[in-house]
Amino acid sequence: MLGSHVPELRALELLVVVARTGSLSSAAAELGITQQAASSRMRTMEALVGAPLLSRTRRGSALTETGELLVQWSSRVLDAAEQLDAGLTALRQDRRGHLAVAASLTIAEYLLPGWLVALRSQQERLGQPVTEFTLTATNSERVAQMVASGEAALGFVEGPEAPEGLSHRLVGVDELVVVVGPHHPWAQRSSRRVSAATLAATPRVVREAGSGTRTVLERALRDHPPTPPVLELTSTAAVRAAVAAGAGPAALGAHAVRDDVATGRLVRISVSGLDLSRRLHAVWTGGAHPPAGPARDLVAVAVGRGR
Amino acid sequence: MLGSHVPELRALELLVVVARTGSLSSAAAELGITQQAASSRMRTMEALVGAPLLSRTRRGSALTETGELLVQWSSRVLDAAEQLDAGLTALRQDRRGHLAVAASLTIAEYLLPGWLVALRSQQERLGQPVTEFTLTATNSERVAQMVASGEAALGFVEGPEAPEGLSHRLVGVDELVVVVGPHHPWAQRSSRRVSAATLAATPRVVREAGSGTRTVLERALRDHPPTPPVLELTSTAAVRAAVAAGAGPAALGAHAVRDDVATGRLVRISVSGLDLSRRLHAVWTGGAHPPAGPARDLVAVAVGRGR
DNA sequence: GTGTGGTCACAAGGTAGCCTTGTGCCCCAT
DNA sequence: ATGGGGCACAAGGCTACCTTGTGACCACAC
Repeated sequence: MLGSHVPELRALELLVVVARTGSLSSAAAELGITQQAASSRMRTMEALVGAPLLSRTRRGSALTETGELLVQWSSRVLDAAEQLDAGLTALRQDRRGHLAVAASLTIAEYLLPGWLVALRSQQERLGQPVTEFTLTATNSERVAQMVASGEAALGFVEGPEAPEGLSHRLVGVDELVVVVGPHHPWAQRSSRRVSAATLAATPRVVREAGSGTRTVLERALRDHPPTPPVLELTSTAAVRAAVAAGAGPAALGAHAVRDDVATGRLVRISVSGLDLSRRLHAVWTGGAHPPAGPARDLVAVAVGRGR
Repeated sequence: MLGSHVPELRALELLVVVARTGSLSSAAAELGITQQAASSRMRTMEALVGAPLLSRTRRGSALTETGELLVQWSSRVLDAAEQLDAGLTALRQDRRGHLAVAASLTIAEYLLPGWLVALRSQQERLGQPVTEFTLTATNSERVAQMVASGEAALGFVEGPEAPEGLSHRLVGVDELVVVVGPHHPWAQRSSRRVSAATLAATPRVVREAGSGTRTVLERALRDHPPTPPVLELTSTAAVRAAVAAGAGPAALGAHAVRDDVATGRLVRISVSGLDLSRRLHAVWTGGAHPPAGPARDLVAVAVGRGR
């Protein structure tokens, strides 16, 4: 939970823009507010933080050391916010006149926003018009349908193989990892390792039948007798919460649990002799290469950042 | 720059808490506001986003598909905000009764907040009291002084070697990378590679003399005749901005430019035959191991995440 | 059937924060 | 000397948010 001393996004953004432009006035102009509003907002933030962030001179404002640190930390927050913005914009677009992209949930949640931001930044850099996207997030099977039927011009799917009947290109690999809550017995082992047989015999927290995540694990464990799940949930977030609370082990995408593992909310367990990697493919119809233009550019961005 | 449809941090936090608790009421209680305020804040956010985020039932609220996506994107924003919070809290602490940590700028900006969050999360998990920190961010030389004089109980420094006279432990490696703006001629080469001699002969954007970043590069290029810098700036942020604007190449910490490289604001250039890695060390006085308690725990966290 | 607890929505009222307009001052460059 | 850029202070208005109070609905227990 967030403390009460954290400024809101707009305040952080103001600070970063001031750092870039060198003055409150120009930052205010860039953000479309008056200089006085910017000045006031900045003073509010300084009171919140409890330290001066700018050293104001007659010819602009420079950052203090504290301001310098806060700018760096803010940049990371704002980068994430920019990805959120890109994703949201793609969700919201009117369906006409835009590139329609369909993506599996994992890709839409963890990778696509970054690709959209990178592509936009690249288009701006090269002076190209910025593409607007329509995003549909659904399961891999439905993504393939949408691309085949023309509902989407480009799709991103996950799974052991690319779907048949569509052109495709490998854009990355998402490894599935097994996680447990920090209090789980497996997390107390120094090795943090179990055998595939042990995992297969343990009731797990799983996504609903048909989800790509679940399919990959069941296929990898197909030589072992199946065990009924302890809990079946319809969203990745719910699975993460249940596992963190100690419900049992689960297999989730490495991207999906990266932050939780880093902060200790989840603990990663190695499983001996189990291949849980799944491939991420871009798919489209019509030719060996994606249609020229934004679709091809987006695939190129994804390939460049997928590794 | 952020669009006008991005909710503020408090609204994103509400959504994530609702996703975890399953109801608006309990989320409101956890955040210390009334149920009505939470309901209203949520409706405001739904209007902003332009789509329903919750499906409200008589026994709680579940996420819609859009809500599910937004929760994932928000989590990343909030994780970054939590690191900002941890860093800010460490900066703000009263100087008595807390663990005093001094860190070089690079470490304080890019790594330490994550360590603080991880340590706090670990302490909460194990039921230990949560340590409060005092953070001083300065250059490596001064960090070593502070630890030697007892001003700080623990320090983190960067440089080719650990300072003499202090106990130390390697906690990670930060590679220095050479970057140019996206329009720079080097960025147009398909190889994106130059020789060390070319780099040495090119006027660069540099930090002020004495900074760890500058020292590492000059030492690596010591066999080549020195070239006066095109621009000398006192902060990493200023160097990044100058390089992005096309002022010339610069060498910066890989952590510092990771986001910029990912979004295309900066382009990374390989330099043949140049070792630009620098080691990150924890330093303390008194014994072979850091003093037991939070200092030792923090070093352990840093070692665990440094690789 | 009825009470109880839990959920969410609607309405009214107050407060506080934020933004704009207007103004003054200072310094530097021309 | 003068204009322009930059920041702060003050006043006023509006908006957004939060709280209190209320109602409706549903599940479950008795």
